[in-house]
Amino acid sequence: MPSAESIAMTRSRETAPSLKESCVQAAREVIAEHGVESLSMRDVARKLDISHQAPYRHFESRDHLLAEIMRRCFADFAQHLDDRPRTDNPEADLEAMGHAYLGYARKKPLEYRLMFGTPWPEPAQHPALVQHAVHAFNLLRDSLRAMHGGRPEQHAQADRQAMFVWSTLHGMASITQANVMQHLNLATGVEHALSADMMARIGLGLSLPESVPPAINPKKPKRKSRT
Amino acid sequence: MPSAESIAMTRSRETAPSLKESCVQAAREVIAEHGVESLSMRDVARKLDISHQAPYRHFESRDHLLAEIMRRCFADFAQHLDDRPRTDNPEADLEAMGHAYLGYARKKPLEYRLMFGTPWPEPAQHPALVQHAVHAFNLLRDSLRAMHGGRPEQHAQADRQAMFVWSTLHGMASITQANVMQHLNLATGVEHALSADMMARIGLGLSLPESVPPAINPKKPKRKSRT
DNA sequence: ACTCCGGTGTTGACACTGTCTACCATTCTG
DNA sequence: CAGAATGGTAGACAGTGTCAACACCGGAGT
Repeated sequence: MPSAESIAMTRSRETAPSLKESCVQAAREVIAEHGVESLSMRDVARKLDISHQAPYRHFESRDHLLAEIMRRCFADFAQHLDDRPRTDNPEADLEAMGHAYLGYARKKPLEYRLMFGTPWPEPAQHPALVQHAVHAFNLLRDSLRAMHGGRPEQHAQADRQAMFVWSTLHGMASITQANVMQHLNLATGVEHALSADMMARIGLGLSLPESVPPAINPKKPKRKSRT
Repeated sequence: MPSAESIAMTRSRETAPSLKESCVQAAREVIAEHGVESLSMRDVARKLDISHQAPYRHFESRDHLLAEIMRRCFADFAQHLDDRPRTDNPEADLEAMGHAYLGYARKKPLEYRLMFGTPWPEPAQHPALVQHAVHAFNLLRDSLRAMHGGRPEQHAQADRQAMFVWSTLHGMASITQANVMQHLNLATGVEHALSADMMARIGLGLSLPESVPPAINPKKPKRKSRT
């Protein structure tokens, strides 16, 4: 079948450098149309009018394709957080970060679900994905560290605060996206003002003093000398 | 009109729950061994040594089997919350509820993931599932309403608090289960004392007065306003 | 007693999926 | 120019959910 061959040749000539890119794009469209769980390699192949095996030349497996998309989502997400309106006031900055977080989850629900609602592939297999995710978290951590003037002795406190802020924001975003609130018969107005209320409560929760009294006291706090 | 009662009675009369029950049990084992996503109807059929179509006599589809398991998880979860140590002090009671929540997520991670980490099937198709989930939420709501003495004019406030508490607990549970914290290079001790720290911050966040100020810094974090 | 019938279990398809293998065409390289 | 490397193809294979047809079997109606 010479026609098929020539078609293949033409396609390979004009799209060879970007078929990997096209796969990612097609996969994102499939996800947007039918959800993550129904994404299949053969779907993206059909969408691009190529053989069902062609994507495997660029992605080791379906998980690797998914990981690449997730990685880009994290990059985009971090960019979005980084693009928040800047202030000199560290507390206002943190609030802007919170709004940016929730705004992203609201405006790009599919991406958010992909990053935070999909079971991750084996992290060891996809170090770039982990790296980008950690980078997004570090933006939050840095903002909180700035609230303490960047003093290293406060870094543990900043980490605790970061986990708290992230937990609450992520929990709220997940619950909102799960479309479950409509079944809870919440009092009128609660759902509408949820973001503002949550942000205010996060602000309250940040003001926990330094040390939480530990229930168990470790005998050896640190050993710094090594032989 | 056809009597739905008689139908239900004849159904209940037929005391042949064995295989349906066995399917649920086998499915739970498969989930426990290999995770939710790899649960297949044929797996449970093989496990019970029956034909691959037999489970379909009792469950319309894989989603319906999954929904039934999720429903039972919510019932179990609600029972677990309800079994928390009881106190007369409403604030201690809420704290016990929080510990029960996190304890369940820690001790039964698979069930927790199933309830809160798996994409839900179409809610309209599974009303019993929604009903049981809402019931679990109502336990939290009731505990918070009790903190206001059950006064109806405070129900909206209780709902806001419930959403906050749930968001933070759920967010923390999700993040903990995602095994992502080990990549964040948290300061030493943060991960270990996370639960206690989070509970303390939740306590702070509850003390938001009725109207919501946009400021992120609390002026006076007093716990008990007027009773 | 005979049939009929509905509930239950079985077998056999069908259309999917991810992924392995083998093959082919083009292009880069020694 | 030979040969490897690259990037595409088609054809399998073992899975999956689910539909359709068939088999058994106990009870209801006649």
